Amino acid sequence: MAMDKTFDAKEAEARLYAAWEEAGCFRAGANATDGAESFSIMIPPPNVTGSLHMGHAFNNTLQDILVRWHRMRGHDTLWQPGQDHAGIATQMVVERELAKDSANATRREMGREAFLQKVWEWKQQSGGTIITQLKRLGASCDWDRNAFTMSGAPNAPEGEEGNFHDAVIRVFVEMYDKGLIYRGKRLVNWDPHFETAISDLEVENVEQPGHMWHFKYPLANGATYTYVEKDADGNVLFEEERDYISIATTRPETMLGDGAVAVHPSDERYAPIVGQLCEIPVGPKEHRRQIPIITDEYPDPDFGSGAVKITGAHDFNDYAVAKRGDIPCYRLMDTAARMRADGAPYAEAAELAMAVAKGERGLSENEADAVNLVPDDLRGLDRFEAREAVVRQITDEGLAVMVPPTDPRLGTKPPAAPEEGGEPRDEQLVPLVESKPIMQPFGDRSKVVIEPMLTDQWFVDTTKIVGPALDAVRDGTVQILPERDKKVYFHWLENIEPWCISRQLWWGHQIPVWYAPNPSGGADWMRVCAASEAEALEEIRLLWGEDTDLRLVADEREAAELLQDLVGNLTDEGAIRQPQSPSIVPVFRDPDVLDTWFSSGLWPIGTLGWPEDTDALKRYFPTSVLVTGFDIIFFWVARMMMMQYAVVGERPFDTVYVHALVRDEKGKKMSKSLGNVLDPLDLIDEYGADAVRFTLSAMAAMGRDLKLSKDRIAGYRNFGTKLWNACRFAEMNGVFGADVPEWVATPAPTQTANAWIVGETAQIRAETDAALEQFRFNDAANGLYAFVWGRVCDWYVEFAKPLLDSEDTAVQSETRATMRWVLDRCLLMLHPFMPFITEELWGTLAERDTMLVHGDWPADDPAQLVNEDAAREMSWVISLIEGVRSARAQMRVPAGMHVAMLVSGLDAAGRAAWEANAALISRTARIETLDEVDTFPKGTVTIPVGSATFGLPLEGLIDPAEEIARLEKQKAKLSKEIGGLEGRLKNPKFVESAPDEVVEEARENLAARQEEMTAIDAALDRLRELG
RNA sequence: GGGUGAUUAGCUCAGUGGUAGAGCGCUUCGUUCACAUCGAAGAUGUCAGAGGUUCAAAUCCUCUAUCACCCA
Repeated sequence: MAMDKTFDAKEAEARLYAAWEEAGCFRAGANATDGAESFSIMIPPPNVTGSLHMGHAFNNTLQDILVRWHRMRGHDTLWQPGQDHAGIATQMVVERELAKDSANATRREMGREAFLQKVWEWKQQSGGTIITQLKRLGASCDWDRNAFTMSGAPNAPEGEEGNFHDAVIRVFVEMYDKGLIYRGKRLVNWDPHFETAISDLEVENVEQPGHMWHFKYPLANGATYTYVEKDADGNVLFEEERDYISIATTRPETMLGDGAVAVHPSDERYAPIVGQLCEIPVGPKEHRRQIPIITDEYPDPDFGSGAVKITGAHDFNDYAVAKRGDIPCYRLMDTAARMRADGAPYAEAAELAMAVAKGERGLSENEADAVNLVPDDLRGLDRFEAREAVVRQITDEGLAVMVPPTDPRLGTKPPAAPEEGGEPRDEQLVPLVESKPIMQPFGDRSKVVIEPMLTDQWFVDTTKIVGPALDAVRDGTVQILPERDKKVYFHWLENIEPWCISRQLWWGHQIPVWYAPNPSGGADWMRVCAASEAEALEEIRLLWGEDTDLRLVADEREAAELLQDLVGNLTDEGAIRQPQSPSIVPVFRDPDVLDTWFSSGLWPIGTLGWPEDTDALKRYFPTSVLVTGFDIIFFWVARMMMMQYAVVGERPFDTVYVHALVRDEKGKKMSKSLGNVLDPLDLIDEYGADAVRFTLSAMAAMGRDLKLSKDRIAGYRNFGTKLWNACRFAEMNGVFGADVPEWVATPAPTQTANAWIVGETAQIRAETDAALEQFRFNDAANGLYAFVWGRVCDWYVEFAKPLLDSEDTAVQSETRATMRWVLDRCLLMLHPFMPFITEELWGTLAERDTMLVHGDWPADDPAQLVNEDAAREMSWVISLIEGVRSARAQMRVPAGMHVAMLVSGLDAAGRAAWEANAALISRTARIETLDEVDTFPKGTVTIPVGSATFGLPLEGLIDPAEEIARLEKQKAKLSKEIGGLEGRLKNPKFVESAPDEVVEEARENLAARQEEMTAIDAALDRLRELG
């Protein structure tokens, strides 16, 4: 049965993948030899909502190469797949689905339990998309072990068993008990659309056109000072009596929550007024709030006016200043980022804040949070409406900083001055509003502006667990590649912030903390952290007494109401109760869920069945390699390090291989909004998975972004076709016939070409392994490409043709066996990169004991198999053929014409080489005859090869002038080389200092070049005589 | 503003001190029975610039320029 001319990827890929899966080829430990070392990789879990993008394709191709390589080497291999539950993204997707049909209840209408039901339904229907897609890429994960961060959750349906949920909860409880987790009020990134805290990772900072307003904060009680600006030499540039301090802000609405104005301690301009009070220039006049002018290192004296307003509850930098200076943080917005409408009227709140500013009283965090400093007329407004209102009010009152319309900071083109011919203009001043680009944080899912918000959240006290994570990388226990990414890792961990792990969502691991009234009285709810509701209730019962009626209620509000009914002495809603002796004790669970990263932080142990001491855990943990993108070094890699050490006291992996980004061919980041996204599935449809994979690996130079173009992929698809046809040729020539012995022992062919290619193959095997050991995927891929195409297809197949046609059956069968050995090795070594086409060839060409996926990775030793004599001889043959072809092409000898050839100066080695290879040289270079001569007839084109000179007598066919030009060109090139070599060798310091082998190489090289030069000169002389 | 990296053929990029490379593209020729998703031949470089170290620098050091990314 004749093979097709090309590989039909479309038809074969699904069939081959199904065959692998059916045979269980990817199962943990498949193809492992007895007592083999283990090799394990945890997939970076894609979102359960995710679909395959180029980044996934890249990331998983690299993992698959490593996994297939190790599996073929007989290692006990596991590639653990799975998905994370992607709290916010999944919740959003499901809500959006629900919204498609107006008959559906909304999330809030249906309530938590029912909504989670919907999420699970969605997950079961659509959550497997990415798995199917990874299979199309050829990913050889052990799908039977597919993990999910929410598996085993209390409400999980059938088919979602597993214990990941329990593991996460257990870790929370353990860390809580060890004091590594606490609840506190801190500034977090708040998404006003989803009304939850989000992580830094989920915030995209985007530069947007914005405005910077300049306002006057009048000094209290009409105080004044002399404002002086000096240059670097102390000369006075500007001096003015002022009764205000000038403040610039991009977010005027936050002025309402200012707690202070800060200036740099070294700033002499404001030194006279530090310690005084100034007035926030907005809000009802009769209750204008005053705030202190303080010093702090944060303000940059050279930026704006040098003075900064401090709004601790709505800005991260300000928050730090506020903490340092004990400045109250006043929250201005509600969870949807509308201006607060709760609490006491403004007059009352302002009065309280004034007392604090004057130092007459202090405020606890919670007390400060209860104060609503939004003026009554702005309450309930959207934050952007409030901004407009604030600007308008201040400007109307004349408290905006005014400048002439010519001020360059306005960014508008000023009208021409009168002296330049413009209209005379009155000196009407305008408010200083700079138009400038500002960085704004956006929620990556919601696309709304993120609001720094002071809220109660759960935190991991990262400073307590960061130590081992740092040490492990410092002392090399864990290796990060490329090296430079260590710096990113260190930088982040050395400046680690508390990690906010609570999210105000429903989909996720609900925090295992229950609240009940405190039996010994006291202000706050009593907190009980336990692995289950039953345990929590039991603990509470112990404290309240055996016969207490614990009543589980939905939330804090319900608990408070119940208590109020029972005890009736509650004052503040949401605050504190001190029940005398309730007969029923309400208990409610913390409504928040954990950050998805908290659960993915446990990925290495959680997927292996921890906390049970499973066999998988023993075999595969710590894992071998983590392959991941540089963008999640902090968010995931660092957290896995911290958490694995905190929980099991062990490194999660030996090596982290950090890869770069896949960009479009212009180097732009692929993004939906730019429309430059290449969909890997489209590419697989068009070129086949192998071509896509090979392209990605060939371009995976460590630490460099790769720019992907379709041309490149097409090129590697062609490579597959080339391989296919080399095999097709072999098949047609009986190379894979049943009578051809498969070499098992060390091959030692007699024919030079065979001996040569065997050595070359062993060489590339060693190089491929070395490259893969070092994660140099591009070197491995490019090396194989050059070998298969450039050595095997371009030369060896040609050399083999006359041998296969040989009358001598021993030569013929040796060549068949050699070619089979070589091609099988090509298939084996290419398999991790191009699994489909190689598997198909493997199966098509011969009867095999196993599929290629479980083929034995070669271990040929170049030291044994490289035959130096054969290598030298073949290199002589190749340069002769190339020389002849080049001369023919340039002299325009018709390609098909067989010509006579002459030679002079042929030494013994050359003669032997010719005799051994005459057939193949004649065939590839189209030579009819070879005769030895002392001198060439005129009109001979000469080709120096080693010490011999070959000649093509082409009198009449060639133009002597053209041949002279050709030789002159070669001569010029040679002269340059000879010049360089001579220069070095004449330099005594070179001979003294350079290593011997370098000097020796240069000498040999020079001699060879000089020989060639002599031949060319002789040829030129002859031609000139002729001319 | 801080950090990291990049600058090599028309394009995309390899190249950790010893004769400047690959793929794609381009030009010319070629369908001889593995392959036109092919073959043969060919052209193309101040290795960003300026200094320095070295017998020797694309490679190491310093500075400059430009670009990119990350963090503020």
